[in-house]
Amino acid sequence: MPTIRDVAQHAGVSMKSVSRVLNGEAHVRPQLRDRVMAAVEALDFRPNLAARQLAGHKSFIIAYPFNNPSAAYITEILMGAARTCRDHGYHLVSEPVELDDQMLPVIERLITTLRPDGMILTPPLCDMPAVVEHVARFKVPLVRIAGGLDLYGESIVIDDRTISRAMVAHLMEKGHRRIGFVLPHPEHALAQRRFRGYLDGLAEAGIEPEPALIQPGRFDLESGAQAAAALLDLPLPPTAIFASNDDMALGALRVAHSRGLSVPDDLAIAGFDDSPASRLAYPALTTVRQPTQLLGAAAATILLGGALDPAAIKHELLIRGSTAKLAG
Amino acid sequence: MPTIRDVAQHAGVSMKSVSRVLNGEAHVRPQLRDRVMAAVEALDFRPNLAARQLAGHKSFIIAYPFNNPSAAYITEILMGAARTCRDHGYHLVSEPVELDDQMLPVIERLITTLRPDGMILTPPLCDMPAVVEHVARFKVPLVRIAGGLDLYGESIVIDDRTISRAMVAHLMEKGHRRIGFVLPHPEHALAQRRFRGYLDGLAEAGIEPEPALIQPGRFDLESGAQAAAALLDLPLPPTAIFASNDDMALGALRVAHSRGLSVPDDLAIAGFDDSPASRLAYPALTTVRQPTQLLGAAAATILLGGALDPAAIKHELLIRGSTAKLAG
DNA sequence: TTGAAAGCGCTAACAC
DNA sequence: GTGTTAGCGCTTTCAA
Repeated sequence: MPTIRDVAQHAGVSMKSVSRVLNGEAHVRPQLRDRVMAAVEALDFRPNLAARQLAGHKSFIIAYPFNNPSAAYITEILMGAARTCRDHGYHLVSEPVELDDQMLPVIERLITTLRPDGMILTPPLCDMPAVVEHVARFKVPLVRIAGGLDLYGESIVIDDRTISRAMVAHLMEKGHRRIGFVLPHPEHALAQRRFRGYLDGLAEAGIEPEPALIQPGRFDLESGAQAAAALLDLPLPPTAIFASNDDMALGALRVAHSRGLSVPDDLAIAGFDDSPASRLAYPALTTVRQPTQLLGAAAATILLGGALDPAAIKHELLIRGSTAKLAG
Repeated sequence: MPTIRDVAQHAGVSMKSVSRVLNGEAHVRPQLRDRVMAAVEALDFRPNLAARQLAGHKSFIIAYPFNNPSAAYITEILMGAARTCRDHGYHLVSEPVELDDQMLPVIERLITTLRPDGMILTPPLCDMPAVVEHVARFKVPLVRIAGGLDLYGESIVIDDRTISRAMVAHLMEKGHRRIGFVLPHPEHALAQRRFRGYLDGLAEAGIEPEPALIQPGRFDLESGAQAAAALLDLPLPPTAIFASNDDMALGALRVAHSRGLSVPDDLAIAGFDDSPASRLAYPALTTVRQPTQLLGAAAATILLGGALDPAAIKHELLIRGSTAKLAG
């Protein structure tokens, strides 16, 4: 493997000049630049990351420790962020983290051995004060995605509230007046936002929220099924159920199926997330698509010093079979 | 941040001794070892990866470039491999790769800048000769998971064939004699194995395979739905459909639902992979669980020079609602 | 079993 | 604008 020294000799310039060209520094005459590039090509030179890291006190690494809320979410974030990193000569190092007593040590090891130039955190890690403070202590630039706003680091927040309201409006359009809601896992920062959106939607139609129509959830199929069962057992059951994520909506769908209710004829069901399973279900679930890859890309962009267009980060309502019929 | 030099001074030994202790080299007197460790503790010393890489010509990095067949699969491999890496002081760097003209350059950049000590490849990348040969050219130790056997690198193969046969046997036990099969994507190395298992299962019961009952598939919901439609349109349709992955089985489930067929009463459906959606479907899909995390861990173990117990890598039949009824 | 010296391949700081 | 020098923090080699 050729080194910078070889390139410098081949081009008849100093090592520093080669370094300058390679790093795109200013004040380099085009002529010298060309000579260096020619030598780089000729020798098929590849800079050694380790040497750059050591000498330059930069790692060219963004770390993404994650705890697995959903495989689809993780990979989308990963892909968005990794691609952005790659375009800037950076690398993304992702590392699974358990929510046990090894959590902090693992993150600490990630920071102290890799010395990443930045870090991305998603729920639930991004909302755990112990984790965020740990990162803050090492002064690693941090971007938190979809978390609360009151901790160290930049936040990328998405407007769950507005889109939740839009979903309720969609159900209203379909003629639904009694809309059950399955709450998000209470420990997620987005819980408030999605619930508020539901209330907004009702308010917009001049409908009073009804406590019995609002059921707790924990983001898993089981809790969705339980909530749906409770809703359908009501003396006056809802004609539509809006679950605040897809897994819970699929739980509701399962209950409907097992009770012989036809979806969407007897009951409309809507979810949130556009999970792969929501597409594969029968009927396919009406849901909300989050621009997850974009979120990952945006996080990386921020860390790499780029500008971000917050307007680009928009939810999208995906109307599918599970809410395709008019109520009544 | 303290350096080895600081630790050496603090302990009153040479830098080399500290290095020896840290790397667990032999020929170190316990007494010296203890003194060094005490200094490490006292100073909260963390070795700098970049410096170790540069001086030691080792990167402590395993690379995992992947193309996204399924998010669940990717994250499981990732988690298994990353955890093993971590336990050995290594890091896993994963990188999404598109199947376009950037594919080879991206992989090359991954190799030449990171200089990984090993690489893991999963389908479809692990079966693409261009990719594997590229890796071979750089002499990066490679482990391929679930691929063919005729390329550079170690292979971790799993016995799809035996478990496919077991699935057919299960359906036979339920009284099914006409079992439709939806073939895997033909470009995957596992295609032959899963199909053979189906044939084995029939042969075991003394049943001749019937060409009309064997439909092509491409691993996506659409192709599964098409195959199921074709099977159900047969003059003598099957009473069970075994799709060679879950997405296609869910396509079959969708067709059954939309035709008003009850699953499993009118039609049994089985899949392969234990995807999240297979658990969330109604009825839940009978399927095959692959020990995906173990595969990732095994791949890392091999690269890190560990021994592997091939017997540990076993499929598991998951009997769920979609095949719960006796045929007839 | 331990230590001293040299150097991994690059960039920072400074001089010119 | 370009070159020179001196390291970055560790491991290797070789000597003791």
